[in-house]
Amino acid sequence: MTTPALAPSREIEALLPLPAVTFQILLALADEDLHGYAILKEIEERTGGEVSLGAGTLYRSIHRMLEQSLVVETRDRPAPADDDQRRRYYHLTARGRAAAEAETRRLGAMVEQARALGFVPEGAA
Amino acid sequence: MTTPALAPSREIEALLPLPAVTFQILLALADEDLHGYAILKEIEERTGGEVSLGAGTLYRSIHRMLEQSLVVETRDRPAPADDDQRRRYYHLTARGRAAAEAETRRLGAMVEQARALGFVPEGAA
DNA sequence: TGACAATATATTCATCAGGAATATAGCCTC
DNA sequence: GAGGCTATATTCCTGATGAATATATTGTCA
Repeated sequence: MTTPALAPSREIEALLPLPAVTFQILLALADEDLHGYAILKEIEERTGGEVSLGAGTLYRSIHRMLEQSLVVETRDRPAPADDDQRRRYYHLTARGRAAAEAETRRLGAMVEQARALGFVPEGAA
Repeated sequence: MTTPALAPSREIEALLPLPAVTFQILLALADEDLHGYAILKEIEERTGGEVSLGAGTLYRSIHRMLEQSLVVETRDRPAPADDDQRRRYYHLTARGRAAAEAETRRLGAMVEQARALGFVPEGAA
C-alpha cells in the first residue's frame, strides 16, 4: 500500500480545515453525480434546512474545488428526455474523497475532545 | 426545567456555527480559568500543534466572546508570588458552556452524516 | 548588572470564505 | 405567453483568520 487510509498525505492535510460549504458539497456527491442546483437542494434536504447555502457561495465553492481537483465535471448526462442543457454535472474524485475523509477525522477528533471535556450534549456516552 | 439540555435556546443557536477559534477557547476554559497567553499554549498542547492560533486572532476572539457573554474576566488571581500583573484571566459562563455544547452537537451531527455516507476514516464503526 | 529570551497583550494589514442581492436565461405549466 | 421555478454566474459587503509589528514586563543566566 502506498497511502494507507490512516495516514493521509501532507498534500491532503494542507487543504484542512475544509471550508464548511466545500465539506457539504463533498458529502452531497458521495453517492451520485449531481449538478450545482441539485447539490444545493440535496444539502438543504439532508440538513433539514439548517445549512441554507447562498447560490453565490455554491458556485464559487465549486470553481475552487475544480481547481483543487476535489471534483471533476463529467460528460455523462441523463437521457435527453430527462436532461437540461444548462446543467453541469460534477463527480467526486479520489482526492475529493480523501479530503472529505481527512476532514471527517479532524472534526471527529474535535468532537471527541469536546465530549471528553464534559461538553456532552446528546445521548452520546 | 426551563431550558433542558436537549433543546438549546434559539438565542444560543443564533451563535452557530461558532468560529473555530472561539470553540477552541471555550474548550480550553472548560476546566479552569486561564489568561490569554495560557489559552494559546493550552490549545497548542491539546491539539498537538495542529491548531496554531495567531495572537491577533486570539485576542480579537476573546473581545468578541466578552461582548457575547461567552466568557467573563475574573478578578480572582493566583497568589501574588505566582501572579503576573499583565495577565487577564477569563472564566467560562453558563452561556459559553451552552454554546460549546450546541456546537459540539452540530459538529457531531455532521460527522455522523459523513460516516453514514461512507467517509469512515478511523476505527469508528 | 546587563543582555536576551520568553511572556503577555494589542493593533494593523491583507486574504479568504460566506451571505445577500442582482443578472441572465432556459424550462414548465397553465 | 405569463409567471414561477430551474440553473448558472457575478458583484458587493461583512466577518474570521493569519502574519507581521509594537510595546512592555518577567525571568534567566552569565
